[in-house]
Amino acid sequence: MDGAAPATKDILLETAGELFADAGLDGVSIRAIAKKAKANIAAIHYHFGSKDNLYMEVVRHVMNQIRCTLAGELLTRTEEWRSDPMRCADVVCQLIEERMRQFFPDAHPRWYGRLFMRMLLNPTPALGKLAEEIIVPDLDQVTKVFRLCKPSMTETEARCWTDTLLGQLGHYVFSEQFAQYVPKKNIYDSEFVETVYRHLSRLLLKGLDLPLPESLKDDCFEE
Amino acid sequence: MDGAAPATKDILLETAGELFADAGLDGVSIRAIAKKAKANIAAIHYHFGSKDNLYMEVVRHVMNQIRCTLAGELLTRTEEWRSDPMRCADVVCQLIEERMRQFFPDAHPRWYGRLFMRMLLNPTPALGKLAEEIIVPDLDQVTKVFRLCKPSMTETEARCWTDTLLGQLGHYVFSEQFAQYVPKKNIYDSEFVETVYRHLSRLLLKGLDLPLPESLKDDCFEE
DNA sequence: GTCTATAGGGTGATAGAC
DNA sequence: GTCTATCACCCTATAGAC
Repeated sequence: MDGAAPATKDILLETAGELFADAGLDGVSIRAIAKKAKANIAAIHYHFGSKDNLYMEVVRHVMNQIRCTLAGELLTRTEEWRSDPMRCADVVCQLIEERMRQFFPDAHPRWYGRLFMRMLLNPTPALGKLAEEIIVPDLDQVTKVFRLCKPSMTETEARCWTDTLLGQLGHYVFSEQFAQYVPKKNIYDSEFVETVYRHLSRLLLKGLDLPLPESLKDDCFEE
Repeated sequence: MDGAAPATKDILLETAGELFADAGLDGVSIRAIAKKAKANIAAIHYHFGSKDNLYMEVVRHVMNQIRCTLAGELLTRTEEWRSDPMRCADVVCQLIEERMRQFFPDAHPRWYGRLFMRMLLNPTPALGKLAEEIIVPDLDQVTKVFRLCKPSMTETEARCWTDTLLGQLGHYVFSEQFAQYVPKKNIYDSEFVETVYRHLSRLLLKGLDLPLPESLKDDCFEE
């Protein structure tokens, strides 16, 4: 609203986000948020009006930050790739890479993905509307790209591949939260992320009958 | 504890479970549980001691109900299938079917899966220990079966396939909760469940280099 | 914009009658 | 085993001084 807003509001937004991501809307009090942000409880109401509004703003902020827009962009220039299987394969790999950045980020905090998953599990009408504007179109566009890569698929079949991609990545967001209590679980280091990328790429390229790029063939020995 | 316990305790368990599955531990008050179960607030403390204990008992109950034990059983008689690709394919399909019953159940209430996912997102040391005893071994055994089906895989690669299976099914548990606020989302009817089963079967069989059974080939036209 | 003080309501838990 | 009454606590939100 105001042009030169001080940092307090942003600090509150980030702090609240991290806490919400870990414990959910009901699991965090505005007292805890204010304490961690070294701000005052009343400041939250001053800047956001209410706890619910703060949560909504946090979710909106995170949704916009982790948004995946590549599919939409690719659909504006389909003639560049749709008829060439090698380019289709490259397009699919790019989509996987973008989606992985959403959940295994370098650029933004790790808890963004957790908050996103939590938002899915605790929907409200307002959140649903927000998601309908931001997430649903993005996913529909990914599904459309997949269908262009393999036109023989039905809409539902293509959707299954989108769900496979999203499901596996979402699964790791969960597991990471849970892993702290299960000692032997592996850590999500860069090596693991690379393994997941290769797994998803092979899986989708095979499923969409696209050729595997050389870089994915290395350790792909048939039995 | 007592031999001929009346129904009240069980009613409380089921009622609390459904409410916890929808709103989480923090999202439900014991007053709401008592009201819906037509029981008294004090009865909850009498039977379970505390709200946290009630939650633990609910989770333990659900975990035992939706437990997947087929992989463990298959591992006791590997010589019957491991050397025959067709039988390996059958084994994999059986594992998918069992796992789908866990999330798209006919036998038990739909909210079991939701509670399970919520438990993963809100871990506590006690829940972690419980999961370590029940879930982790089951999943390890599934991974072991996959490795026997395709011995050239590393442990981590095999784990990725387990995660693919679990992730996709978990993803639908989420989406179902969220779908009520996103009008155009499809309903999870039996036709959809069948589509998902075929999708996962093809995906895993292809990935594990196993033959596709006739029943999965019908609409599998190559482009 | 920031802070203190406080209102007003919901929470989990318990004591004690039946 | 079940119920009522009640306690002590924590919560969100707001009023008003600075």
